[in-house]
Formats: sequence, structure tokens, C-alpha cells
Amino acid sequence: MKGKATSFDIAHYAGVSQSTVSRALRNSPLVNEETRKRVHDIAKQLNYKVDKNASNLRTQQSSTLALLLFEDPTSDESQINPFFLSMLGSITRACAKEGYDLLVSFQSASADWQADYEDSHRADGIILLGYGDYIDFQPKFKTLLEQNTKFVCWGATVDNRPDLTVCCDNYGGGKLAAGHLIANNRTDCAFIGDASDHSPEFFARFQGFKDELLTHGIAVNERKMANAISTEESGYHATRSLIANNIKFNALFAASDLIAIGAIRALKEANINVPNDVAVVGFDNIAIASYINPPLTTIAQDTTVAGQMLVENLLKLIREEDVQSTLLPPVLIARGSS
Amino acid sequence: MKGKATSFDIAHYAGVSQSTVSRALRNSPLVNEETRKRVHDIAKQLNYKVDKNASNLRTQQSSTLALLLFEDPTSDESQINPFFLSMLGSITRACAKEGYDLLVSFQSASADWQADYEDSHRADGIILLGYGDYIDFQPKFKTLLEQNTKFVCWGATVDNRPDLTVCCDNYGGGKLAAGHLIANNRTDCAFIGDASDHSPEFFARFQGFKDELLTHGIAVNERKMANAISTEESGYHATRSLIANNIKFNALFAASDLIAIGAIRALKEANINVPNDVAVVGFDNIAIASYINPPLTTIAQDTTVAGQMLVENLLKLIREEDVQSTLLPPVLIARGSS
DNA sequence: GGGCATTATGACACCGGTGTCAGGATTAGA
DNA sequence: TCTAATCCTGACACCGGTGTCATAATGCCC
Repeated sequence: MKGKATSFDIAHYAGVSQSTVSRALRNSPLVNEETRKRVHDIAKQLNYKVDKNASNLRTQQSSTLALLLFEDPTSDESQINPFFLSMLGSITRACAKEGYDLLVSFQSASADWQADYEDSHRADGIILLGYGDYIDFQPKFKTLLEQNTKFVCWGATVDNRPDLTVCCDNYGGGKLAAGHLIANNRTDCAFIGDASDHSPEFFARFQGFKDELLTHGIAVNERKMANAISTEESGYHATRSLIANNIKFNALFAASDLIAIGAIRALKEANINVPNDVAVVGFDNIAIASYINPPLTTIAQDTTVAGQMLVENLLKLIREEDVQSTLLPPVLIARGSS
Repeated sequence: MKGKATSFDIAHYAGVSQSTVSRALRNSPLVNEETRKRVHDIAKQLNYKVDKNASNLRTQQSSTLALLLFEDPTSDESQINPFFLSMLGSITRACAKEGYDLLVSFQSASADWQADYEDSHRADGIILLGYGDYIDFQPKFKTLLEQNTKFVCWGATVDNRPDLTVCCDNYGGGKLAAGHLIANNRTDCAFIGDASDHSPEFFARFQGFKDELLTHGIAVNERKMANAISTEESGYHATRSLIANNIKFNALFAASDLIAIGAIRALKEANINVPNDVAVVGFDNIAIASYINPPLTTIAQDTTVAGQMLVENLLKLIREEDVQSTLLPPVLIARGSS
């Protein structure tokens, strides 16, 4: 036998037609029990596997999802944001559980990204994952909607389509962080991250943080804020610039753990003790968080559930079922840094 | 226009046959310049994308690779070994560069793993990635070879087929680690990892380590070795058991960074100072390594090159070109832990 | 034993491309 | 003007399944 076996080969050995083989292998009740068994046996013997291309072509669906991962534009080639890697893991698992394959593709957020996995029938739907400048994405989202492409996003909200978004309750997470600092009498707070609406997740985290402080009568001083994207480097430099400008604070809320880790490095360098002089709270609960010194207090997002929800919601969209907008509850993980 | 456009739709609008459309879109020199341009324009206008299933079915290749990731059996659901995640990132990028898509699938090493991506024509070849009990894998490898499945492995050697393996020079890495410790006058060494041949990578690391010590007239005391799989937990417990048995040493070589991190935790708990009392060296150079306290000295594997080599070698196999066995040079990264 | 429902199977069109082959149109050369 | 070469295009089989329809075989009931 050269090449892979086809259903015709099985048909030949089983002495039935190819149609019957196809039905038998899919356990159609139309075929006789005995025939079905014979076909299955021969298939196993020949190591036959259904040709997915032929099958997908005929049925017009691929039982495959595509994951587009947008990188922080400045991030190092070999290092990917651990939070997204964790999501990647849970999404992969969720797909497997649902019997779907997963195509993974990295995309640079700035460049024109490709979302032709559905158009080319390679995938039934698309998951978009990444921190990014989502303002730039809206035209693309619009195109996808026009083409009736099935997709869901992590974090990013698509204009008028809240059902396409799964994300952590970033606003609530920001409130948690503020509440924790207040409870520890740290009310002179700095914020590192992007508080503009270009980065809706960071923006929401900051809003929650600010609002919670306000309910306690504390205002956030704008001078104690610095912009950073979600990398250690960026957090480090933003914090250094605050220190260099002689800005004082006794607490620091970072929009992500990577930023927090960079911030702690900058603080240590300036001989500012964490948590004694400055308490630091991050966001994401990436694996590294518990290993750094001091262990990082952070707002945890449950990536396992998040991945599941993304996949589940996408499958609902594909099946044209009703989809609810999804907000996941954040959890405070108090560690040594605060 | 309902549904996706097909080449027939374009043919209709362009007033040519579908064959010509197909040729034009693939820039065949057989079609007239002007016709080609017209076809391309219409295709763009209709947002036409070649149906990959039809195309793959006809050409009998998928321009897709499959990545099977074997997990440490005991590892936590949501946490994946960061070293492999880093590999995943570089493999994805390498695939993209070569114009291939990547299917990702997690497999549990113990269970019967599925490698039917090639049989079902979903992928042209398979990349196997993971620390695992490779002894168990040999029968599976044999089956894959018999079926002429194209595959490459990270780390694992397939009987009589060194060309199917890409890995770091683990033996050389072990020597580097030993050399570094010797240079720092730390010769009373413990080893945490699996020194059996069930785990060929760890085994090679240990052999290199042992041999380098031997060339300096130092023997490794078997009592100062403890088994561990590549998790923080496992490293922690293995180290604790050494301490509990009152084993003394002034250096510790861990077969992986995760093990090293667990070992450092155990040492700290026992009030053993790192690096003053015990110098610790890990292996992999995962991202966390530089953030822990003290920063971990480790043997770095270049995951970017590794991912590229895996993809390149697999593509050579697929194209039936000559493939060389590939050993990547390890590099010592000296940090605070030694 | 004729009529009819039930069961099991085969023939065949179809999914949307790709590759081969044949042939028409155009141009060059004699 | 006729032949040959070149260029371009269309018709068609094919990849390997799936789904529909037709039909043969069997069993049941009156």
C-alpha cells in the first residue's frame, strides 16, 4: 500500500461501496451492525484516517478555531507576555475539550493583520488576543462584521457589539487594588500604565482605581502617573522617570504585573524599599509574580475560565446561538509587596 | 452576494473561465497580463480568498505544521513550563516566516497521544515537544516511522534516526555548569533532576556535569542526588528531602530552572543562604530566572534558534531533502545565585 | 400472494479548487 | 498564402470525502 488509505480502499477490502464505508465510519444507524464492524476493523488495520480536507470541503466547516495573538510592538522577539501564554494554554485546552483544533498565529498589532482564516475556510472562527491600541482596530472589526466573520476578542470592545468581548472586570479589579491599599493606609498612590482610552483595559483598571480612592475622598494626583506599555522595561523606565522627577508616593498600582516587576526594579535601584516605603500592586497574576522579591501582590484574572469563555462564546456565535457579554470577576492576591 | 465568493463568481464577473481565474490568481505566466490584473481586482473587490480545503485536497498538502506539546504529567492545569512556551513562541514565528500555519495541541505524555494530524492531511508534518519519559515513546516513534510520517522531536532521540532530533548540547551544558562551579571553588555538588535514562535530556546534563567534575578529580556522591521532574514543586520537595537527610553540599546543579527555583525555596526555608552557603545553577534560562532572588545562574538554550531549526529540519524532511542531526550550543549565564 | 413499510446498500452529484490537454487566435517565417 | 510556433484560454477529470435519491431485499399483514 503506497500513500494513505482512502475510503475506496476500505470499500474494496470490505466488499461494499465507498458510500457505505463513509456511513459506517460515522456510525450512521443506516448501516448494518455487522458491516459497520467489518468496516471499522479494516479501517483500523489500514490506519485509515478521514481526510480532513475532503471532509471539510464537503461539509463547509473545519472544526478548527484560529487564535490571533497581538504582540506589544516593542516586545522582545523571544519573550511573549506570560499572561497571554497562559491564556494560550487555557484556550488550547478548551478547544481540545470541544473537539476543535487550534491554529495559532502571531500578529504584530501595528501592521495590517490578517484575519483570513475564516475566509479561506481554514477556521470556523477567530479569537483575538492581545493588549493593543484598539482604536486602530475598530475599522478592522467593522470589516470583519460586514463579512459576517465569527470572532471574539479578549479585552477589546467592538463598537455596539458587547457580546463579542470576553474580559476581566478591569474596573472592579482597579477598585480591589485601591481598596487593598487603603486598607493598608497607603493612600498616596502612583499609577503606572496607560490611562488613555487607547488601551481600554488599562483605562478601566485606572478608572476603578481612581473611583475607589475618590469614594474615600482621595484624589489621584496626575503628576504621579506615568505611561507604560505592558513590558518590564517600560515599567522600569516609567518608574525611574517618576523618581527622577522627585515625585513622592507610598503606594504604586501598576496596570500589569510586568510593569509592576519593572517598577520594583526601579524602586530597588533607587533604594526605595518595597513594601516598607512603597507598596506595589500589579495586575494579571502571572507565574513570575510569586517568585520575585518581594512576592508581588496582584489582581488575578482566571485564565482558565477566560480561555473557556472565549472558546464557548465563539462556538455559540458559530452555531448562531445567543451570546451574552462576559465579565469575569477579578481576585486580589495579597503577597509581600504590599 | 450570499456566502463566500468562489473562483466561479470571479470568472463570471471577469468574463473568463474558472480555470483562468485560478491561474491568474496564482500569477501563472500563462495568463495575459491584462486578464490577470482584471481577475485580481475583482477578487479583491469580492474579498475572495482561496478555499484552503479545496486547494489542499487537490494538491495533497496543507502548508500547515502540527505542534504536539507533552506536558509534565503532574503539572498544574493552567501553568505550562515556561521553557516550552518560549519554544512555542519561536516555533510559531518560524512557521510564519516559512509561510506555514501552526496547529497546536497539548497531549498528556502518559496517555496514548494522537499524531493523526498528518494522516488526516491536516498537517504536513509534526513537531514533538516536551520533557517526557521517552522510553515509552519509542514504540510510537516506530509506528510513525513505519507510516512514513514526517516528524521531528525536541530532545528525544528516535532509535537510529539522529536526524529527527533537534536539541541543545545538554552534555556540554552540564560541563559548563560544573566548570563554573569549579571555577568558584564549589566542588561539593548536589544534583537535582532525573539521572536515569528515562529522561535523556536530564541524563545528558548530569553526565556532562559528572564528567567535567571527574576531569578535575572530583566524584559525584550518589547520596547527594535526588530525583525530580521539571516543576518547581518537585524541585522543592527533592531538595527538602536532601536537607532532611542531613546531606551537606556547597553547590547545587538543577536539571532545569523550575527545579532550581524550587530548590532555592527549600534552601531558603532551611535558612541556607544562596549563594553564600550553596551556589545554585539551573538550566534553560526561562524568563523567571532573572527575576527571582537571588537571580538564577543558568545554562541558556537559545529557543529562537531551536524553534527555527525544528521547523527548518521538519520542512527538509517533508521536501525529502537531507537533514543533519542538530546540536545547539548552550551558554552559561552567570547571575547572583552562584 | 399482493401490497406496503422497513432496512441496507449503491450510484451519483457535489464541495471548490488544480493540473492536463486540446484548440483557437495571433504572429512569424518561408 | 500556407505552415509552424507562440500565446492564451476553456473544457474536463480529479482530489476524497458527504448527502440525496433510487432501488434491491426482507419482513409483515391482510
